[in-house]
Amino acid sequence: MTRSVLEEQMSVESDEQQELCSPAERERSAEGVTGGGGEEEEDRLHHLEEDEEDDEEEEEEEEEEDGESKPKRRGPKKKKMTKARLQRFKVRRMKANARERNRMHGLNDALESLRKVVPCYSKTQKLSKIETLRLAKNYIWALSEILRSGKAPDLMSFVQALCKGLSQPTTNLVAGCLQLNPRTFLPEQTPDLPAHLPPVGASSYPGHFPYQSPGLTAGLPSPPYGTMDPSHIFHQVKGQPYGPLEPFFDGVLVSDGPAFDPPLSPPLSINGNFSSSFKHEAVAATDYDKSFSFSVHYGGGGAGGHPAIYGSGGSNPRCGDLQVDGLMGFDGHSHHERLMNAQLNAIFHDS
DNA sequence: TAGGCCATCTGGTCCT
DNA sequence: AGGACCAGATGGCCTA
Repeated sequence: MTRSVLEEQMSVESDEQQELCSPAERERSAEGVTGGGGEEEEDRLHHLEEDEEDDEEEEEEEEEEDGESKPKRRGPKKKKMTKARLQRFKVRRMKANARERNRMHGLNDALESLRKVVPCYSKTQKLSKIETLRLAKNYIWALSEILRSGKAPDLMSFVQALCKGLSQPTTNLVAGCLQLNPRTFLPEQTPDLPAHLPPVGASSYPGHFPYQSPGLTAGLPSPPYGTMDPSHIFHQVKGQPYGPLEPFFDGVLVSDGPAFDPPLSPPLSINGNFSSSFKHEAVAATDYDKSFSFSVHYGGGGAGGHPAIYGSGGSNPRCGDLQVDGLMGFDGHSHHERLMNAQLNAIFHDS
């Protein structure tokens, strides 16, 4: 049976399946795994199986005819696609398709679960699959690094770690959702000097985050969706203006919520550059600190900051009064927030 | 309109 | 034989 013939004969089935391609239909189809739309498919399968049994004799007759009319050939017997066999094939294919759909739905469910536990979750605008996986990987690494070092990270390092390898739009998104100005944690790109390289004479590099990822790729584009609830990372303690994380905000957060200049204009071009900055940082870091740990304080300038990455080395002029309260209110996940806060604050308070 | 993302179908391979 | 898993192909939807 050639593919073309098969395709022709299967076209009806394919068309029926394709009808489920609209999101609403898919929804119904997914629900139908345990009933509803699934019953129709079950019925069709049942009918096909009945037809198949009816054709059993016919099939045998056809095979006998084949044996008499044509000379025997060596090698594996290539069965002719009789009507019954075709029916069986269709049933098999439909079952396989259903299994495959369910399998993929399970995979997507797992991915959705993952979306809810990475620090960028929105019910309305989801991260793409690939970005979800990348962010999750970064998040795991960052948290494990905190555990390993036992020290609280500075915000920039943490965000950098989260954004590592993410596409530019997603990186911008993460920054925006954190109400960070990406320019404060992304390397400035100057034609003369690679922004990610330490300046001459810069010996200390306390805020580094030498994350190296195997198979690192330049960020792939992805739509700008999703939000990051900063409460995943920060927690304000009542009675303390900015909580125990105050140092982390220095020079990072944009002052006065509304002052946040959301659309990055022009959009940052960080592909490759951002990623490579980590590589270079990693190389540089190994020179003086084999075991990296987050620095507790980000000085925002001088030798204590990220002079190489963040350009001027001076404190961020935009850094003003911090309003943590203004950070709340994203499309966050309450349960997620609590978990995240518990995890991170345990770390931060202990450090 | 091009490109990204996605769901689905499909055939191949491996395993039970 | 049948199921799980995988990767390629395809077409739909959405956005810049």
